[in-house]
Amino acid sequence: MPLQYKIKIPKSTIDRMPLYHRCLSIMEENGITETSSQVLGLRVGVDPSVIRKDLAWFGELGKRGVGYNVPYLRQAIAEALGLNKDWPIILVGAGKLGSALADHNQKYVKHFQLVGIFDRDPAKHGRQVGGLTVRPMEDLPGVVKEHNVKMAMIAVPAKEAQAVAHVLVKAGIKGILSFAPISLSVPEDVLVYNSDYHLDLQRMAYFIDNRFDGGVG
Amino acid sequence: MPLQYKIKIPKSTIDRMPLYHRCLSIMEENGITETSSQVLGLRVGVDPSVIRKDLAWFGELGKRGVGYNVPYLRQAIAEALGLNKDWPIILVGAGKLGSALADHNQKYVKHFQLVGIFDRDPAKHGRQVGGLTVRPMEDLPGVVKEHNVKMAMIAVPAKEAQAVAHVLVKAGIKGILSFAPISLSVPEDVLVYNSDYHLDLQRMAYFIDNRFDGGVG
DNA sequence: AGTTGTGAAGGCCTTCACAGCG
DNA sequence: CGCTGTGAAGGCCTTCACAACT
Repeated sequence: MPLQYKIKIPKSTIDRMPLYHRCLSIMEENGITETSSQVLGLRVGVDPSVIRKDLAWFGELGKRGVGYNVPYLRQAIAEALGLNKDWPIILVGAGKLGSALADHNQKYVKHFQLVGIFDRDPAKHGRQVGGLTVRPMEDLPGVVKEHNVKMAMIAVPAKEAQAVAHVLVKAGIKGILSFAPISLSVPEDVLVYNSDYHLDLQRMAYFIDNRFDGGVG
Repeated sequence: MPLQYKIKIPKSTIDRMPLYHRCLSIMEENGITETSSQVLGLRVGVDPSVIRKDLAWFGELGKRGVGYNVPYLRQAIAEALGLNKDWPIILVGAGKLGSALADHNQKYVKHFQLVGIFDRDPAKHGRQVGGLTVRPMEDLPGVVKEHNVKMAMIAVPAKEAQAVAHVLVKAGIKGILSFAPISLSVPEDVLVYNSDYHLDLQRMAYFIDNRFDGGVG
């Protein structure tokens, strides 16, 4: 639909775009209307020329000699990332982490709306978590179909995660954000992102022991 | 102390090493004693030649024509990453997310031992979270000094995170794992990693809308 | 025969420098 | 004059192909 003809945008660019978007949202809330690649770069910790190259993939979004209009740029990025529609998501696992995620999601996360929470454990069924009722796994495919859900979060113990992933794939989920500390195996057309702070602790440990530089945006 | 003379190892290699370590730990628990770059690659979703190149930075850890000895390799990686010592860590923020982290950390995370939990809110002081007592922020510098803490986790609202980061830096912390959805500004010699699943949701959203390929290990 | 370790080739991304515009 | 947008240069990492070794 956009003007661009499906040119392949670098993965690293896509990795940074949400950072820009978040920063611009904050600026917008604070009433800042104009910015530059330099200011933005300082705030997100990215080199200005990288930012300009990144944004260039999506068109000429700034004005030479002037800079970028904050609301316009934020909107353009939201468009590029597909954030202007609402994404229904589901969560599997209503334990401590799952509950914290659900609560947090309801409060702070826009455009990714939880439409279902599921757990294998019958004792948890019927509980209210993050404004939703925990339901049995059997209900999952129906909810996915009904809301046309494409993304799911997994917050179950490591040993159950792969089985849950299978259920999700079978239900038609195309993106999985896993909080379980294992590598999931899924078909090629399904995306898996892992959120595992333990791995980050280990990486930090290395860089602290071997101080060159480092850090992550 | 190791043989190597502080050669700069690619950041991407270090990013993957904890993945290998985790996979090898699981294999070791399951009594698997031998493996190969191919098998390991399948399990962690990384190309075998990448794995061999990565491991080569740390010496000749395998046997040609045979493969790798699982416990030996795991141990070598642990050594390389600095995981053979215990890393005392602290946590700031005893809300829902902080509590979930503390509980999880106590149960599952080895070698990163929580030695202090802090919160600004007096109402939370004295509470038991993850086997520790929540303490006021004033106690933080003392605990850092006493245990020689180098790493900290931040699980406070976005608006408080930068202030907390300042306190941590002042106390001598060298690595911060932040769960707050902002970019922290810290001195050059302090590492910041962000764990923000919201950004991952946005990245996934893009790749689902524009399916080329993608995914993250 | 089979798998590692590694130099060379290739590709992707960042850095640089400046042309292009406001 | 200032900042963006962008081609060219450079660097880092991955991919490839194979020699080295068990």
